[in-house]
Amino acid sequence: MRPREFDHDDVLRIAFEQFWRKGVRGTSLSDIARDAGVQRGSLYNAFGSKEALFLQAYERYAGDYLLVLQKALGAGSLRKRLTAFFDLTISNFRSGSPPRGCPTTRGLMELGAAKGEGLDEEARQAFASLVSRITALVQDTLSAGAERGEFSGNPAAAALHIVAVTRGLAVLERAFGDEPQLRKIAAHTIDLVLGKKGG
Amino acid sequence: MRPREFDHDDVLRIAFEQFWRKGVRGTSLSDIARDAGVQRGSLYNAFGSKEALFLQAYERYAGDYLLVLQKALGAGSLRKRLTAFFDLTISNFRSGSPPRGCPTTRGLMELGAAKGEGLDEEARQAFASLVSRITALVQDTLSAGAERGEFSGNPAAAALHIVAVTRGLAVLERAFGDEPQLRKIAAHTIDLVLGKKGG
DNA sequence: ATGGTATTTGACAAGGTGTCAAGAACGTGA
DNA sequence: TCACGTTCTTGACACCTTGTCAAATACCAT
Repeated sequence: MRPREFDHDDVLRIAFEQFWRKGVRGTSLSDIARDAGVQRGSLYNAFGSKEALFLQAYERYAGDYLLVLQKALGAGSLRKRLTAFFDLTISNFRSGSPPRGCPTTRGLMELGAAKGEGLDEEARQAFASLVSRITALVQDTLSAGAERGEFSGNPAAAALHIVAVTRGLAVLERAFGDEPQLRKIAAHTIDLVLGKKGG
Repeated sequence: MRPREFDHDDVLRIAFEQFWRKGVRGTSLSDIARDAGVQRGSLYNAFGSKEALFLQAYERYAGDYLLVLQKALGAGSLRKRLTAFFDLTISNFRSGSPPRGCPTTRGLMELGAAKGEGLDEEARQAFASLVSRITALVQDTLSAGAERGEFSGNPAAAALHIVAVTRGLAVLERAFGDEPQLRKIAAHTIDLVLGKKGG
């Protein structure tokens, strides 16, 4: 039948770039269509709705991001791993110019708007899923560290705490845009979890 | 001088209720006008723009909220004070049905949208200001606690850490809606900052 | 009472989402 | 080779949003 005139993945990348930069509600399908060189109607035909397009684009991002995190959490001492984890997290928030913030956190906060507009339950699950998987990754890292005597404490509680702090960093990034501050909080958190100096 | 047919503060309260519940972008001035029994044009005449209306409504909320926090942080042992602080914070996120989340965090994440739509620099400052004032409050509480020997550590760093965690709680609330989880993280944070059992 | 002034009201423009019918383009079967 | 059928594309439409403006209105003050 008639072939698409655009590349599915290209559109997903272009769309996510805009969603990330301007937020979901702040990005119109006209913006994306213009950037992608596609008619707006073709996007509706291919994806169904703005939210469906966002979801596909976000899943792409989430998969890529998880892989990168997994790599960062997989080498060196526990302290090094956690440091790499926070570094990556903060770099992610601060990427772009101006910095784009955390897409997951931003998306999460756009939930529950008026009917029709805004993200709904399906999007919430996608965001929650990434947060859960990151938490599991951190928890596994802590558990492994505990076995090697680098950490004593409850891995599950500590992982949740660490992930909560990263979500807080995403918020403070939007409030103050103060990257050194974010890194200080990260270092402080690692000290708190691992014990001030040892680890 | 024709007098206003509506009460300025009533509109502010009604508007903030909706902004809080549905987000700024998710709330239309038509919604507010209907709820307040006012013509949409009158709102523009009185407030200038949706964002200006939101800012006034938010400042009201911020002032009230700070007073409540101040009270909660002012009595009992340091541990009691911090517990009350987290309790209040979480209760605030979980108020309403369905829970409305944290208005500051939600607003912060709606920043930087497309031109025209969305919140801008002035709103960012309002959000940042509340976060800063809360941080100062917590820091003062920690300093006072330190003088009484209830806390040893850097009050500024610890306050920033605590506030970062509360911002993270606001995000996790949206992701999972799991209030016990939030309270666990809060308790864990207090233990971490004050030392597992003492304090 | 009457003029001046601020508020209200309704129409408008510009731009957003989503729908739909009609036109266009290609793969496939004859 | 050709025509059919299926899919994609395109443009018009309905309905929503924000924000502006002129005209009508209602009150205070003189």
